[in-house]
Amino acid sequence: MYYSMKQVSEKMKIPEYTLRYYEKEGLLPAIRRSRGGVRRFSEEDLEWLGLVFCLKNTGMPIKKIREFVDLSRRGEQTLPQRCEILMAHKKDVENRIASMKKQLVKVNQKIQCFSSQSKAFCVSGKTQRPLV
Amino acid sequence: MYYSMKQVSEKMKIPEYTLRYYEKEGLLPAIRRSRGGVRRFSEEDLEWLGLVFCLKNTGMPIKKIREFVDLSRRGEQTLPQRCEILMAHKKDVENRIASMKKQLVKVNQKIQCFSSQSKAFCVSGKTQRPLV
DNA sequence: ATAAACCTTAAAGTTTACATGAAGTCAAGC
DNA sequence: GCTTGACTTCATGTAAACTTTAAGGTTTAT
Repeated sequence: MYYSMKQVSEKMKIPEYTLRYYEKEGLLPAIRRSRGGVRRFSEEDLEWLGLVFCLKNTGMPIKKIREFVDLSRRGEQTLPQRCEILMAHKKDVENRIASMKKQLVKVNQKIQCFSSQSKAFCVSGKTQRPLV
Repeated sequence: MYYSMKQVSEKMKIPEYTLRYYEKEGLLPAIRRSRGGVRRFSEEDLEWLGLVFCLKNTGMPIKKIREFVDLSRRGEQTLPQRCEILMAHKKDVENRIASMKKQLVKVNQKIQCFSSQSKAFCVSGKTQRPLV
């Protein structure tokens, strides 16, 4: 029924010390412990972890995630605020994706220019003053 | 014909100390100086800067950019390697974009679930053990 | 019951990418 | 010629997100 630290670490592909770090930083719910103080993760804990990693993987800083988690802890009356955070985050991610795509065009041009070897149109070969 | 530190900083929307930092880290070509040691950026320098920021904005670490710049400095015979770096980077960016998009779906679901207020299907309100 | 494997905390260390401050230099205007 | 303000270097500081280490306690398999 419960998962050990190691199991969670393997399942989530996250080092154990990172999980401990996240717990210490208040990103996780209260994880149950055995008599000896050993962590026992429940299914719900894993689900929560999933959301935390989702936010973290999309670039939300730890601080902001903690803010979100704190709101969750305070119950249903914070749903609107949580919703706002997620929507703002969504926009942020979308903006970053759009920006990335735009910049990728430039990278692609450079690749074209490099592989076609046509130095006449390829500026970067000329950019270093000492050469050319 | 030349741009001062301040002009470049404003044009590129990058703080001056960051430009100095980049130069110190070997990310920039050799910037000309006035007799007094004041930097004078040429058009070519700006073009180079554009590529560097493009790589940096798409998440290439400073170290890798320097590697790329060092290759550029060594002349045309490094074109294939540079091309490889750019192509690998391109793939990396594309992967990150794809991953982001995938995670966005989860965020969106959460937003839906929050705004519809239907606690019956909204897990996160139940995730905190102390509440519910 | 005892070794091996696994878990714990707390604190210090690492990495990346800047950011800031001190102290000095240089060119222009009065 | 003196001040003012922008520029310079160099050294040190900061912030985020881990990562490692030390020293020990717990579980489990034989």
